[in-house]
Amino acid sequence: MPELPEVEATRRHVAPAVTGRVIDAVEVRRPRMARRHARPGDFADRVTGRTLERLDRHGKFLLGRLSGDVTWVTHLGMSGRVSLAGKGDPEAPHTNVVVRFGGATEFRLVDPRTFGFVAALLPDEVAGDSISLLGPDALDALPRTPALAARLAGRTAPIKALLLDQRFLAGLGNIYADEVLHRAGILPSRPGGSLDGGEVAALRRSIRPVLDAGLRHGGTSLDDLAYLLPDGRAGDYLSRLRVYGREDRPCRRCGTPVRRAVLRQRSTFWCPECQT
DNA sequence: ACCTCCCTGGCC
DNA sequence: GGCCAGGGAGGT
Repeated sequence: MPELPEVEATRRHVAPAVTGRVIDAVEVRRPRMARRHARPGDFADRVTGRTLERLDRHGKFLLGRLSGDVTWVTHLGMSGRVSLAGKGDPEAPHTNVVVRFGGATEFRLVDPRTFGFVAALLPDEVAGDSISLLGPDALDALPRTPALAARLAGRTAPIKALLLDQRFLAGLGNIYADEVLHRAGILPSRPGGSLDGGEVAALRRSIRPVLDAGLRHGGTSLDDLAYLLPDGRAGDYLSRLRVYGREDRPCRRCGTPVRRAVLRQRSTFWCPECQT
């Protein structure tokens, strides 16, 4: 599913194709995809005719800076992906939003489960939006160990729940949170505040390598192929996962069968030998 | 801090 | 026919 590496891989494909170009047509075919607006038509009205000046990312949110100080927000939810195509190219099922640039290139948001969304925010709306509550980006603004330790101090929630909380740290989802904790040797259920200095350091230095590896492999396309790169290729980080989705199969580090439990309504995978 | 809901394809 | 996957929003 789309987490930070998948969104960043998407951004890197999309940005060169559309930066500096003008949005000349928008179709929102599933009104739900624009549900942050009072009227779904507001999205098209606000972005049409504007130039995409840059395409940024914060956590799992794609943030387009449009001329006239409008912020185009795209979130892929859990089944969303972007398809970059030419006008008239065959469309994938569930192409729910189409943003056309310069009469040709199309940014298509394909999302069967419609947990993703698009929005266009005016300057005075940005501060009140959830994007303003996001914590530091896990890749671009990862706090140093002392700052991370300070943020964890006194927290009783399981460390995995904190890693999934986008206000604590922005970008990790269920797959990469489990992978990071395995690399760091920390049990997902450990209260955040119970990590000692060495463990916080291990956690901190586990985040970037895991995200970088995911990004290098084009992200994690699961067997359902819901997530694909914008050119239609699958990311192959699935084959490198050490614990996620591997219940009862051997830990890739020590061979002990991987365990699974539900934590905060989410499947959680860990190695009982490597993680303490 | 925690729970429920949203949504649909795929699988049992 | 029913359950499962889960990111984020909203409620308690």
